[in-house]
Amino acid sequence: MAQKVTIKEVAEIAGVAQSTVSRYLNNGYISAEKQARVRAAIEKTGFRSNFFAKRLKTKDSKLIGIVLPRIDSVTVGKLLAGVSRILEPNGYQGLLLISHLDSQKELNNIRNLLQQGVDGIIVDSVAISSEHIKLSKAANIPILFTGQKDEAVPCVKIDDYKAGRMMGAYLRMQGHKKAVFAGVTTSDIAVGVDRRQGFIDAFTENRAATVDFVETGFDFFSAYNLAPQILEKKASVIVGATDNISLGILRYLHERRIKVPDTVSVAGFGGYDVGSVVYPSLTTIAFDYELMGMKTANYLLDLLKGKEITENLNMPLYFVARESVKKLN
Amino acid sequence: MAQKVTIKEVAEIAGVAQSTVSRYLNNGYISAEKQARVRAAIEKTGFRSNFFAKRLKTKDSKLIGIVLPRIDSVTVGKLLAGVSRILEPNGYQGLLLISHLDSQKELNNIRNLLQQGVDGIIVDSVAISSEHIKLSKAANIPILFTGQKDEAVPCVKIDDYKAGRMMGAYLRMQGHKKAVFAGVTTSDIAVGVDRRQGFIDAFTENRAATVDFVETGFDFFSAYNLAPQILEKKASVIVGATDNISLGILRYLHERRIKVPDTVSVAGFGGYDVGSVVYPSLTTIAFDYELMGMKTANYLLDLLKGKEITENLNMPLYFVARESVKKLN
DNA sequence: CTGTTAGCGCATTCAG
DNA sequence: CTGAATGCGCTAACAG
Repeated sequence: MAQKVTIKEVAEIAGVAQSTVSRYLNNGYISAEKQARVRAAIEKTGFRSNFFAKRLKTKDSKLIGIVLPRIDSVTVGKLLAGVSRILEPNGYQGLLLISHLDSQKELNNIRNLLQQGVDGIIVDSVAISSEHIKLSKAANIPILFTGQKDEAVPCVKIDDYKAGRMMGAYLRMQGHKKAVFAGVTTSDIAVGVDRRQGFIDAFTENRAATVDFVETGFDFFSAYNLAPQILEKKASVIVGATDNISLGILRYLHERRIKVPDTVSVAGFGGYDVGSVVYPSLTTIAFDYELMGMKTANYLLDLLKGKEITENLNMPLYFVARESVKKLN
Repeated sequence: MAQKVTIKEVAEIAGVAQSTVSRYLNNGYISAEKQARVRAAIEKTGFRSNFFAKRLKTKDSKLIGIVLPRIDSVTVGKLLAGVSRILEPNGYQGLLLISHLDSQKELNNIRNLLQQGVDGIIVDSVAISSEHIKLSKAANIPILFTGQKDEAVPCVKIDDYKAGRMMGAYLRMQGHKKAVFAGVTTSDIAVGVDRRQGFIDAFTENRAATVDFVETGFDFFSAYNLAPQILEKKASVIVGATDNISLGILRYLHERRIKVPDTVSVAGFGGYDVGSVVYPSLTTIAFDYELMGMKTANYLLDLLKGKEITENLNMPLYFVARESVKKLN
């Protein structure tokens, strides 16, 4: 019972037909006189048009579905901030669904959104499966993916392989020859495969150098708990697949009084603000997630308008050298 | 054009009436035989009921409006995670609106949500004004506030005054007599007034002790930039109104090689994960924002059901003693 | 148990 | 420029 006054009552009070009120609401032609009467009636009653009735007619909902793997994460927060910064001034609202890093849930969330008649969907995906592609093809609204990439569907993503390479090349230049990559599941192609492979390729290219691997989760504590295993590898530098991972490791090292970067170097990916506060501050590859959110939203708007894609989908990468990596000779 | 097949077509294919299909969808009585025919027809057509048409009839939208001051913040993320953890299994979805720390926008967001026929609203408010209260009273759906408190409307909030007292009492016990509170605008009653006053009261009660005040923003850099002014006060301990503020100060001190806690102690409020990673690790009062989100959502569900409020609205406070505070004698 | 009949509140023909 | 009429897709009486 969210509504009380309808267009009908407004029409009665104003002494006009319903359709006239409707025209008033939708920029149709009305004489100045009736316009005034309708306006008065609307103000008097506090009328607000019924969202659902309106959408039942007009077909477009002005709603964008947003599917997120998790919500309590800095990166997702920034992404969302960027998306909403674009969506909002364009009159769209975001309908939020969380997949809890579960691909099946992600699929279900997309299906739900489809059913609800949203105008478009943004999926910060954990993995683009054939099922995802099928859904995307079958849908009659645009579905945009981010976080992962697949040629078969529209995507906005940072170049993880390149980011990995940047870090690999830097650590190599700093004289490191033995690294351990603390990363995530390979089912995450972007972070678990591409980013890591980029690192390995640049770090080992044409020389004797090794990269060990320890699989961690995405969160701080998972990395913290696996720190002993990571240390066992006795590398000169530990590379976390995300800053969170590196932070967890840093904490462990700090507690054990293991000096960073004197005893071991640490680096990460992401460029989280906190990386600058920790001691030592964290060397990392920074991504602009908010920009990515904005690009994603703009891309979707273009798709919605059936417009030529004007958005430049290139995502910048920033190398941030700080204190946590030592130069070896 | 998100929908194609309607209940009508399904009915035709199954050879039954529309209402029978509707009943099938809504747990009405149907003979096993027709049930099978309808099911077959639905599968064949890939029918999904039209969200808007359904809501136009049934009045409840299964949508909860969520108004947030900002989205790219750890605390808000955790809050949201808690909310969605409760809402989701109960079949509700979250419609997200961001106020950008602007009270007017917050009000507008609430009005929008009201118009859209959401079933309830959660507002993580920056300030509860008389306008907020008016809206809440006038609305025919529950509007729940969090972050701030006002007797006139339902709220879920941590006890900021008590949190302030906890910190005040602790620092007093540690022998500190001169503190500076680096806080936020007093228009934020919860953080800018209550939390601070609690601290002052407990810290100065029945003894000669002083608390200076420097107003900062909420973010890391604002505090960092104001650090010189804060240091001028020459207190033995600096208390940031939030961990973010304390972190900014810590960063400044670290850069100037000012030893914490030997030269000056630092403490904060919030219990952000990163507080444990910084060096020295930050003494703080931790709040469980995710729990708060869950309690808020549960409370709202109770309200929605017209049920007796079963939710215990008491929010726990955890004192976390770490390395950044020195014991004076 | 099932089909028929009314609307929900609005936008949109179609005549005037 | 404006009113009357129609139906979006669905649920909920209402009779049977």
